[in-house]
Amino acid sequence: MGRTLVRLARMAEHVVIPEDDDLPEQMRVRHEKRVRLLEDGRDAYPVTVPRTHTLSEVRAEWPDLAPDTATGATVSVSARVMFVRNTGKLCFATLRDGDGAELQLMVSLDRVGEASLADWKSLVDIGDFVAATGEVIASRRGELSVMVDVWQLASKALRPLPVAHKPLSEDTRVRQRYVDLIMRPDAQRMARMRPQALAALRASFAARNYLEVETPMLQVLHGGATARPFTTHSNAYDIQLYLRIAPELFLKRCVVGGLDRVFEINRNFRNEGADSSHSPEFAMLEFYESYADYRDMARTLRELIQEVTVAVHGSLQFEWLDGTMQDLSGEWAWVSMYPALSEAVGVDITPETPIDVLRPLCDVAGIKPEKTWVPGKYVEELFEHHVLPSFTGPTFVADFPEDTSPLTRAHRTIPGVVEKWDLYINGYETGTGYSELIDPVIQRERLHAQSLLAAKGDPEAMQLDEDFLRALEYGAPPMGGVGMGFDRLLMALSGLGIRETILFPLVKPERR
RNA sequence: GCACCGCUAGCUCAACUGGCAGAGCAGCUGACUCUUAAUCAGCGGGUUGUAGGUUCAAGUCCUACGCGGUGUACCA
Repeated sequence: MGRTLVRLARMAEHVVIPEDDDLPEQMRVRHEKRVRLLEDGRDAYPVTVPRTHTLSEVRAEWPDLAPDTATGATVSVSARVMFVRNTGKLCFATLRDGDGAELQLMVSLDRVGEASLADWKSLVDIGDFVAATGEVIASRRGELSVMVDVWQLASKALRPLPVAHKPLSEDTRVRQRYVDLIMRPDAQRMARMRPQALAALRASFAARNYLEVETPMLQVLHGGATARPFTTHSNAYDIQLYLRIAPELFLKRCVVGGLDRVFEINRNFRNEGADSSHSPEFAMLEFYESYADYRDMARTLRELIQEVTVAVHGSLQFEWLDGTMQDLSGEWAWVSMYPALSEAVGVDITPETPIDVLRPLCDVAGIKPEKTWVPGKYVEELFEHHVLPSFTGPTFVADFPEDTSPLTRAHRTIPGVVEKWDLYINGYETGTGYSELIDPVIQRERLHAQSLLAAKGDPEAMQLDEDFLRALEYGAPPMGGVGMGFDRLLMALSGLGIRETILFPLVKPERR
């Protein structure tokens, strides 16, 4: 008795409708319904409700019930109300579980009585969670249903759900992903695809004796790639820190230490432009393997992606959510940059080809060269214009110009070219691989040059990482390395933009 | 960064050359014991992103700002 009084008193404090007079009508109405429940001594947000079955469990147990059949079996279910059809003395509601399973509730005057039926009609809104206990039946139209004996609210929703049959605006989908997940099954599919792909990737690495490591995301030096970093500050050490742009330098330290095959899947942060294929924070996969070269790494990446694809789609031929067919099967094309470009433009182009020859080709193609361009930059631009659009399937573009990849190892036989490839899938640069530079002297020269650029104010240039050079001086085995944007892989598997593959992409705050 | 387009009810969208701000769903009231985007009748709901300006009159024209989208530049 005493406890009940305390509980009612405590509830009374919260019966008040918020001061906000500006509440939209529909929210005000829902607040009032909540208050009415509390004033009746009922709970709008009970700690627990009876639940013997999930909706899909009910469906699984009674898959083929004939129309107008009663089972005699009583279940308790609880889920969100998605549709309501209130007729006079028999009300229908469609419940939906998180996994997308739906089940109909029937609330009839016969079973629940007049008061409970009236409450149902006046208190339950679309979006509320309700809990109901009753008999599993099939309606006359054959819809699997629970004929309710007792029901209660499991959680009162104060905000109305959006219209179920019109697509939410993209902005709302991104900003209120929780609503997107409630309303759109494809949002749920995407949310589940990511961990599925991750698990498959980890399994594939494990099968190849790769070790998963986690390296610093807060870094003392800016290094591992050329990109603008985010900066932050450590109070404890009173130093400036960088959010990492790449894990590369730490993964190579691992290989120096004898962790011969390592990978990391984690977040990178780049303080650069954001668009449909770039997010300021994105998931990066990097892996390094000793005694492998760039061709070995290309084969490994292809196999990894194919294994992930099968895990996610069941086949290497699969459909995007929009129905477009994709094919990631077989060997993938390997295109060497200079020969492919030479063939496309009908002029023999080599690393020795001077700018005087390259510039007119750019003019013809409508490419506007900039003063700072080195010859290799012309070649890359021409390649993107003439050769890239002709790709039909996943393609490795190999043997980049030396002068645009200063941190990369020279090709073993072709002068002026480096052992590097980029993997293109559907026109997106999805990954990049290298035969890694392990000569500490050359590495020092090149990082030193980078640090001079950084000192001159190039915000993308790396700082000199003495500890990394010290590690290399202890000797690193020959190795290959790969970096792949994990979100890019999900884009290839789903056909969606990067902001759909990330549950909560960075958005500017709303101001009101 | 730059250029262009958009922002109207809870949601999705209308509103011609400036002239009373509307629909569908959702909501409220009533009817209906087999509905399933239920149906029928009636009703309410708006500081048109924000702040200024032009005008007898601004959702509409002008300026600035905010947020978003598309293209473009750098990048995975």
